[in-house]
Amino acid sequence: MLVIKPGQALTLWHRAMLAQVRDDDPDLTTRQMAILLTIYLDPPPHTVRGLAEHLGVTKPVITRALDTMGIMGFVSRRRDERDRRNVLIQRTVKGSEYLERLGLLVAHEAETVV
Amino acid sequence: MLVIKPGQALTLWHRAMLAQVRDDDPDLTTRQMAILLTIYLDPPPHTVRGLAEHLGVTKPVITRALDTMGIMGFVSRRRDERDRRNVLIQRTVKGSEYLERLGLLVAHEAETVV
DNA sequence: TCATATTGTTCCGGTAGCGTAATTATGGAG
DNA sequence: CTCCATAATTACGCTACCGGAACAATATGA
Repeated sequence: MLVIKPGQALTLWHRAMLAQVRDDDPDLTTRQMAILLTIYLDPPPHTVRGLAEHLGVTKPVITRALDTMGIMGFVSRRRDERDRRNVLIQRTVKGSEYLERLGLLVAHEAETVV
Repeated sequence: MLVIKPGQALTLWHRAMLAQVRDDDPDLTTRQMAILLTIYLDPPPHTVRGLAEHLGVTKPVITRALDTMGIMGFVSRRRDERDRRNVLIQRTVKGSEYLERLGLLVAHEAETVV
């Protein structure tokens, strides 16, 4: 349980956003970030349909985001052999490292929020 | 001073992103959000050039973001009468309310992060 | 006054995401 | 075997953002 005041939350948000903008890597969209975090934090299996329902968006939104993040190396896809209509979305080392850095960044910035 | 572990930070980030995606309002880009928060949290005056340097982006990026967020009603612009080359970026009631909700949302979600 | 610097904006071609509607591949019920 | 349901993708026209270059307005200093 974390105790954060609204003003502190905004300051933390601000610093995290600034860090994202300032580094050279291309920014993920809000949707892409929500998808990525769901894949890494919620228990598998993850499918296009499941993610679409979870986020309240259409399936093409998920497909496109997976395309982009697949090129970035943050996720990979595999056919479900038990029901070959499904695609199982999988984590990657690179994606894990990316989110690990993000978590460390936010946690670190939090230390100096007044 | 906040004490947040990296895993907690990711969970908090995840929930905040999900909330942004699920609501019907159009998502701000990372850059737009960084600009908006800078305008509201850092002391004025704010100029295009100043914001561009602060974020490490080009001036057209700022101009475009201000256009979009101006249409949304989150910021307004005014000529600096002392040096009419400058444009002073100003806060609005609507923008304040938007960020207030964001701060409350993040703070509220934090309460239940384990 | 007039050349030069500074500020913000606009223009350009290109890229990426959007929503909706088709399309492909697979599974399952009769 | 056939028909229908389901999963994911692709197609299409559109909008928004991108970087870089050109631009107009204003200030400054010789």
